[in-house]
Amino acid sequence: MANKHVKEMQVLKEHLGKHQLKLTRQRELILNAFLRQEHITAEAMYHQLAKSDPHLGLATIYRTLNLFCDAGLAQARHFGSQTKYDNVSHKGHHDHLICTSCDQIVEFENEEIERLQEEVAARNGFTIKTHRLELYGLCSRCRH
Amino acid sequence: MANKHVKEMQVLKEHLGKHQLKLTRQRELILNAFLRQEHITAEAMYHQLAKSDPHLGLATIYRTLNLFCDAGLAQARHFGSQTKYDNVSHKGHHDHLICTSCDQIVEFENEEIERLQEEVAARNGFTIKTHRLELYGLCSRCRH
DNA sequence: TTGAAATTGATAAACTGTCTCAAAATGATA
DNA sequence: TATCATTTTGAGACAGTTTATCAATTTCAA
Repeated sequence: MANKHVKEMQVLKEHLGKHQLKLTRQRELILNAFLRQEHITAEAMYHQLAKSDPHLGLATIYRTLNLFCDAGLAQARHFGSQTKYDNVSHKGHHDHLICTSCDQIVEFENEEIERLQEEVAARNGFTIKTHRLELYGLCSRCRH
Repeated sequence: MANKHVKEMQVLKEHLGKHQLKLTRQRELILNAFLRQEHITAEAMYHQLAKSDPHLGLATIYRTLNLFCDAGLAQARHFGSQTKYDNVSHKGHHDHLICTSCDQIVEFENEEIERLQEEVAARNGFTIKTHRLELYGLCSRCRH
């Protein structure tokens, strides 16, 4: 299981190398747990890992998830009072439809939008690495 | 100045009437200040209003901005660790191109993307109120 | 193997936003 | 306009989430 996510581990190692950071047991452990999720909060991951590693600190989870964001493996999304960490590599990139009333989240992908984004970027001399698109509104149930 | 935003004040009064709420000096004051912004945090509004009204409580700002959300005048968006209250009556929405190297921000608008967003939302039964689109990458200068 | 540098775990602290409650303000009614 | 039930306010306490602190431990280059 530990060598299942070779590519992502490689990305992490490269990031660590570039920034004089070190590979630790915790970082490996958290990476593997994280890559099994689509998105998760630090708190949820803390409780999940507490079963196998009761002494893993919450602060370490936060630090490590933020590290993953720096390395481009995760993306933080602030919603309500919590932060969700999205697994960027797990699937293709997905954007979000968010109901501001019931907090329901629908994920979607739209090639045409992505293409237009590239176009806009190119027109401004930018090369896109990642993006974030969130549509806020009311789902069909809450509109009534 | 106080009678500049007649339409929005009317919306507020209707909401208050419907819910057995009262029109107060603070609610008028905060509404007028809010409508001058495109989006603002409760904290920022607190400091801004403190100059003219040193005894306006932060809790009152929060309560009132949330009231505006209920009335449909504002919309809360979680941004970073803070909540920004968007002025819904402002329409000129702009998106952002952000250089991850030099932090330069370029604003843009793209009608076609907006149209596709509506399409995606409709397909999922959503009615969009606002959205956020951020493209992260390297600007032409930083790419070299 | 050694040792400088980074990391960890535990917890304190910071931050944002909500709750509490006595005092004040509102507005419907007389 | 005076009355008064109801709502609102201000100030601070409080709660939930995330970051900072720091001594002890771990990593990894030499």
